[in-house]
Amino acid sequence: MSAADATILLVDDHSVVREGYRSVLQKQPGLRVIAEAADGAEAYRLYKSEAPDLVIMDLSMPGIGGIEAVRRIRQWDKGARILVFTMHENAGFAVQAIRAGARGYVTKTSPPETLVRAVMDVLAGKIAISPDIDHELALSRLAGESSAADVLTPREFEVMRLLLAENTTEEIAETLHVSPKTVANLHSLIKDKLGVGSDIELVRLALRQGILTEVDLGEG
Amino acid sequence: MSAADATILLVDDHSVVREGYRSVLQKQPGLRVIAEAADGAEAYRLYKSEAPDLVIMDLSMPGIGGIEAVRRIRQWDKGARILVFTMHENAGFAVQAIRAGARGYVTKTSPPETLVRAVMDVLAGKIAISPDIDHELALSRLAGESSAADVLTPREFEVMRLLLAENTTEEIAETLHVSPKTVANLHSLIKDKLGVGSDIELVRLALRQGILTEVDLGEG
DNA sequence: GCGACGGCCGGGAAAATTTCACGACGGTGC
DNA sequence: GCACCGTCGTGAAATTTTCCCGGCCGTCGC
Repeated sequence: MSAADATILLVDDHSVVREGYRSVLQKQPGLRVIAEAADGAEAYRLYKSEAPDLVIMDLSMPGIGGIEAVRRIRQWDKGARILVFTMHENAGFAVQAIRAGARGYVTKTSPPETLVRAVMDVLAGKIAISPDIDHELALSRLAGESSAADVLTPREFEVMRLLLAENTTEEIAETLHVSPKTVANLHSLIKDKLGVGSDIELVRLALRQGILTEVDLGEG
Repeated sequence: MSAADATILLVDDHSVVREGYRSVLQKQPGLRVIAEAADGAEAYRLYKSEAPDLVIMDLSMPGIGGIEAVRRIRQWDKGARILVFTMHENAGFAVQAIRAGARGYVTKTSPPETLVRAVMDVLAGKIAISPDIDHELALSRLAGESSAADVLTPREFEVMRLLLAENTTEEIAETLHVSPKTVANLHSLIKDKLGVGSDIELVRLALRQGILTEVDLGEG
C-alpha cells in the first residue's frame, strides 16, 4: 500500500457485486479501493471528500442513476476519471455515458482481465471501450438506425418521453398546455421520424437506445 | 474443506459478480463452491455432472434464462435446491421462479448477510425470500393487480406475447393462421382484461410482471 | 428590411384501427 | 341434454391515426 497507489471509488448498488470488484482489483498491484457507494448521490459526496484517482461506476441504481452521477462529478471536477462498468450491452447507454463525461465503458459480461485493462487504460488517460460495445456501436452505425435524440426536435423528444411515461394523449396535452390534436400529430410524426410502425416498437427503440430503462417503465 | 461441506454451483453471466459470491461465501464455514456457470445450459450440464447441494442462480442470462434453467434442473432432479439471486426487485419474477421450482429468491441489493442466511435456510430445507420481495408481494396482493398469466386464457396470453415480440397485427395473424380481425379483437380484449388503455401501458405491465425483460425487447 | 427556412401549433378530411354487439362451433362439466 | 367457456369471425359504429394544409414566430443570410 504505497502512497503512490492509484485510489479507487467503487459505485454499485449491489454489495455482493462490489465485493467482486474488490476481489478482482486487489489482485492487481498499484490499485487501492478507498471507498464504496451504493447510489449516485453517495458517489458524488464521496468523490468530493475522498478525491479518488478513478471511479468505477454502475449505471442502474436507485435515486439518481449512474449517467447523472457521472455528469455531476465531471461538473465538479473537470478532470475526473470515471469508468462505467455495467450490465447494459447497449450502444445507446455507452454513447450517453461518454457524452456525460465517462472515460470508459465496460460491460459486466467482460472477463476480469478486460476490466483490469480498462482501469489501467483510463488511469493512463486513454478512453476504454469493451470489445462487445465497440461492435455494437459499429453495427448501429451500419444499420443507420436513427438516434431518437438526434433526429427529434426538443419538443418532439419531450412528447416522446411523456408518451412513454404517462399514458393518454389528453393528459399529455394538459401538461403541455396544447391541444390533444397537436399531441396526436406529434405522436404520429415521432413514429414516422423514428421509422417505427407501432407504439410497442417505439418502446423497444427507446429501450434499445437507453432513453428508457426497465425500472422507469416498471415503476411509472 | 471437510467432506461434509455443502457444495455449491454458482450461475451468473458476469464473471466479476461470481467473484463476489465466492468472496462472500468462502468466509462462511461449511460451504464450498465447486463449480461456476455463465448461462442456463451450462448450469444444467454442470448440475448433472457435479450434483451440488445448492445452486445459486441469476435470472437474466444469455440463451436459456434462469427460470428455464431452474425448470430443467428440477425436472431432472426433483430434490434440487436452487436459490435465485437476481437484480430484479420484482414480485412477478419471484412468483415465476418459485413456480418453476426455486426454493428461494433474494435480490442483489440485499446485504451479504441476507444472501448467506438464505443459503443456510435453503440448505436446511426452508424457503427463503428476501424482505424487499416479501413486501412487493404483499403490495401486489393488496393492489389486486390482475396477473396477466392468471386472467388471460392461453390463446390470449400467446397473442399478448406475440404483440410484444413481433409488431404488426397481420404478421401475428399469419403465424397463428387466423384472420387479422381475430388478432385485433384479442388485442382489444387483452387490454380490457388487463385494465390498460394503451399499448405502452401494456408493455409496462408486462415488464412489471416479468413476462418480458428488457433484453427481450431490446433484441427483438 | 426581407425572404427563406424550420420548429411549433392545430384544423379538416380521409383512412385505418379499435371497439362493441352478435353468432357459430367445439369441448367440458353437471 | 344443457349451460358455459374459449376460440374465431363478421359487420357497423366510434375513435384514432395519418396526411395535407395554413398560420405564427424566431433565426439566418443578404
